[in-house]
Amino acid sequence: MRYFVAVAEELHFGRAAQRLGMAQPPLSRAIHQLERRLGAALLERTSRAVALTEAGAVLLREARAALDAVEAAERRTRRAALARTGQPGVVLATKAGASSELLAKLLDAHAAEPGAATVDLLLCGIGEQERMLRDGRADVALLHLPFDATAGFDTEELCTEEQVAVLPAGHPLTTRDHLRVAEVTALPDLPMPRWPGRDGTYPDGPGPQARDHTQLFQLIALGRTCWIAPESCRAQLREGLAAVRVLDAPTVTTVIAWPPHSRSRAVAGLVRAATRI
Amino acid sequence: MRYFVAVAEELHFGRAAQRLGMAQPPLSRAIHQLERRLGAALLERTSRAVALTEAGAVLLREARAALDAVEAAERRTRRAALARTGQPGVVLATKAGASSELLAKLLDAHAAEPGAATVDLLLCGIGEQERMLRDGRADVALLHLPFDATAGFDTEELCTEEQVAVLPAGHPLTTRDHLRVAEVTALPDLPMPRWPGRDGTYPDGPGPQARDHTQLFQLIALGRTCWIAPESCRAQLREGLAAVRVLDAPTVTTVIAWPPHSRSRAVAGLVRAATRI
DNA sequence: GTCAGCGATACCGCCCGGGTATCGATCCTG
DNA sequence: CAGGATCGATACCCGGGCGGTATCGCTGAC
Repeated sequence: MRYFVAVAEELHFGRAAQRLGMAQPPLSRAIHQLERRLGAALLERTSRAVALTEAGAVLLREARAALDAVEAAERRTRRAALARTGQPGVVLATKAGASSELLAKLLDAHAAEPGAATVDLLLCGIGEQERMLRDGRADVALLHLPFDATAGFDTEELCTEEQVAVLPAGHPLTTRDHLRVAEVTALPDLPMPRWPGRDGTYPDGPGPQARDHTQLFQLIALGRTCWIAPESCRAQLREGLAAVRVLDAPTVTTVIAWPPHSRSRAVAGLVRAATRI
Repeated sequence: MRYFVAVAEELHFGRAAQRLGMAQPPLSRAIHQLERRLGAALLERTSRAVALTEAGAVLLREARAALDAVEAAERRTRRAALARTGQPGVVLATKAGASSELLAKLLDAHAAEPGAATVDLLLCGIGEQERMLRDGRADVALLHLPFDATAGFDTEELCTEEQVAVLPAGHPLTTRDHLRVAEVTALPDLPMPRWPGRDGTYPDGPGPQARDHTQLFQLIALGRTCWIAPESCRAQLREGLAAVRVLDAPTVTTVIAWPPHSRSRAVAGLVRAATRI
């Protein structure tokens, strides 16, 4: 299945084999065997190109979930074994640089509980929390709706907030009481920034490249771009930045999420602390 | 992992090996290798008994989920491949003999949609729907809260109903307008029936054994037992049965549930039809 | 004290997964 | 239009790992 996912993602047997650290012929054979075992054509191959069939697309999605589940099983077991010798910590995945106030309150509330487990923080890039939770690198995560997918997790809502446009101080729009999304995204002098995708490359476009919030805020202060963010980011605004409410941007809901069959006392304690905030 | 689950369930290497269709020594070795790979003691073995360690319990839970995910991947891929040649059907898992009225309305509403996929019904025993959905034998299911677990599924609420006590016609309690759970379960002349567990054996107790709703209703009509069920079962009441509202029984909510990452058009259509009822 | 039950170990043989060499088809290029 | 480049498929070989049999060591029961 790992083989198939590699081929399906690369759509190229040679590159997939290289990524898997093996030669191309055995990979070809393995995929053929998988197709025979499933009785289904997974890939449409011509001698020049490889494409997914419908069944292949289904398997790609399901196989990713299955591989994540296997990885999670290994990781969680290892952690459970370590926990018995050391302290039973719990890994909390959260977006780096966001909602630091809420996070602080959560950790305080949890630490105040008797017998609270130690909490290890796992700071993730944009949208990485979901995968961390799925493959067992994290036990619990703070997610932000509607950006992150909570499908398949148990969740508890923590807080909801409006969004604001972060602009360079002194920009004409900062005199306004409120804005609309269309006004902010269509500014010809402040094109929206470009974020790296999962593969580390940036999409094409006019905006400047930003890798994290520090860079982003610096770029805004320099008058090169603007951004729409939850209003809790106001606490982090540095000199030279201004925030204006954006009325029609989706409200952001922060939720705490955990795998549905989690039976860990430590996770339950953290969730309980979270609901008490 | 299959090996470990077998051993963890049997707590006996010999029987587990037999169940897996292999000899005991290679099974022992495989578990040892797994323990070395994970760096964790999974089983506490004496020469007379085998017990799970804490890490072993974690792995058992996680491995079951992972194996289900793998099985689901295979099954769904096979079905996707068949669907391309035949008709793209969707498998709906539902409790045998329950909510037939709701089910009929759902199927009608779905059939009325243009381009509706064919729906294959999978009638399950008590609580089996969850597993069917998890391991890919079903694409969508009707579950009944609070009895079935919806953890890890996306759900849409369909209807909520009170519960009634099903009693033999002419029983003294049938003259009452309503009852309490304690009154129904504590009847010395009508002990609650016993249902077979997942392994097919019946728990000990005074009540008669029932395998399905037909047997149950017959036993009630014969004055041997009674039962508490959602009030929609009134439509199925045969001669000799009476139903009385039970005020403090939990209300039953029927939901339609599907795997969270399901992208199938057929499932989406069925859910859409369900929400329109 | 002896025996039965059960998991661990030792050793063996075979199959499967991975490697190299090569083919066949298709598209690009001069 | 021909030749080369690219890429997946095929043929063949090899070694490690998995499963099988035989046996040991421990422990609880009669």
